Amino acid sequence: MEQQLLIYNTLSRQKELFRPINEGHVGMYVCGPTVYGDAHLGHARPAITFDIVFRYLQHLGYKVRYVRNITDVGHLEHDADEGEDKIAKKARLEQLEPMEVAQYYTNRYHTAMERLGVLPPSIEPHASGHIMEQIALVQQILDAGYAYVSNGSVYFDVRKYQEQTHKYGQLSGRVIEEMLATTRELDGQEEKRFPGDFALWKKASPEHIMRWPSPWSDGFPGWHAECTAMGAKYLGSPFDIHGGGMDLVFPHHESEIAQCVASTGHAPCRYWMHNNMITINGQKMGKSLGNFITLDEFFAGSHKDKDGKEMLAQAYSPMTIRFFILQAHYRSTVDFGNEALQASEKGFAKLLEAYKTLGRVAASAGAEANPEVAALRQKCYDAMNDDFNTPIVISHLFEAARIINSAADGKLKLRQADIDELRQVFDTFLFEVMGMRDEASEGGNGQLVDSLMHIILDIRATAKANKDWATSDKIRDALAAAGVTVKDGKDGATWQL
RNA sequence: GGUCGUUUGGCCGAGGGGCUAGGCACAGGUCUGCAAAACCUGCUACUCCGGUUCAAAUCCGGAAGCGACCUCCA
Repeated sequence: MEQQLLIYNTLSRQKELFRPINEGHVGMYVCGPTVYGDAHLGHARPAITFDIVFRYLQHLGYKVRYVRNITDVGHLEHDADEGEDKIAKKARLEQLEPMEVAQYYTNRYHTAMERLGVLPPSIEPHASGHIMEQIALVQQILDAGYAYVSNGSVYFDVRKYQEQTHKYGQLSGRVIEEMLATTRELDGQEEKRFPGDFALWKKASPEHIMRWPSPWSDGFPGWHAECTAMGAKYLGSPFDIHGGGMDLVFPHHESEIAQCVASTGHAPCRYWMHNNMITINGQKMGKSLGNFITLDEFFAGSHKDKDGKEMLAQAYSPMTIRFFILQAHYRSTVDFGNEALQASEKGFAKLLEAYKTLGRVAASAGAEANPEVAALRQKCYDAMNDDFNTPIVISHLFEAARIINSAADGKLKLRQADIDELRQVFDTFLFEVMGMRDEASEGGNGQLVDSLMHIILDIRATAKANKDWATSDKIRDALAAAGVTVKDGKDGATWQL
């Protein structure tokens, strides 16, 4: 079935029909993490957002090459006077090799992403491994006349680019003149011809550990260069989709466009996608606000705010966080609060239970085709096709859960074909496309637990049959204390962790 | 300060000119030895002030709150 996928393109500020450059293939580049600290909630959002895009495009039958970089060079500490490389600074503090730090946090990032159900990208290039490509890019821009060398550093000539292409600001909607009116005084500005110019190559100061030789100086690439160079290397130019957080629109992505246009004459990609940001209890997340929560802290359920007060009421599993993020559309902000997270935890458990219940629903001979079931699959596709509207997909799955539970209660009759269809819709949308998984049933002892529970519930059923309420309640209470909920139904008891 | 975006019921969130998602919470009911679960029912909202329209949460203008970005921070 051919699906008409609409994607909101930041460039045009509207939804556009998705058409790949090469039929059947999609190239997607997403800005990945800077590996100088533990992954936090801000990393989970884009990773999950574009994991959905990756999964859904594959589901539609596209062969997708998904490139997500690891930034391990060249980014300067925000509040550092000397413009010291972030990773180098951290390394000095911890007495480690810079690459050791990068590797350590890269590993931890991978672990956190795996737990969140984020598929690994097709290629995960490191900026440090592509210095040559970045130097070549800088040279191309110099050759094209859109850059100049100043004191060993190379800067992009924004004014000239603007005069010749009138494209600077096309993505972010910014007007150069306006920007400059509000420009602040910053270090290093005197090397530039124009305050709006940005670095393509930066000469390293003596204390700067991470440095590479180049035709202009020992230094490191400018902060927009890696994405332009690696995107073109692995996806060609132009490619289909470029993604990242909304905070990257300017200057990062704007500058990527400029670098690409200056060096090749055309834009880097066709569709720009940006996920919105995350807030915590209505506040933006920031170190200074003391609400900078790492993913591991979420998983463990422990985070003290700046007053030493515990902010998390409980631990939240990776799947709870994933489901919560998917319950909001990726272009909206999403607010993390205990009440909201608990709602997601329960909601997701309800869907999983309904899916399991489906296995116990018996087909009714002679039942009519259920019109709601018949419409379900396409409604889910329609929601996904409308710019990946996962909250709507989830709302349809809740409707499906209601149908399943009604059937299990005997209040609704389903024919076998509808039961099969319900199972397939859950398999497709909840598990395959949205990447949710049943954490409780993982861990390897599932079979054993199943049989043990079967034995226990069998004993309890016998007790109940004998009206031995003391024994049956003792079993139920003891199981509850161990974290297992017993649920009595018409056809015997079931259990849930 | 500038540019852009956003503001939905107790909480989270879709939608986006008339038909008013979904989840959680809460209340009542059915079922059950009791409880839980499940099902049924109720709670029906769109920041404020103007305007356009037969009709506005939805469009336009203004105000306020919140957020992102504003040059070396992905």
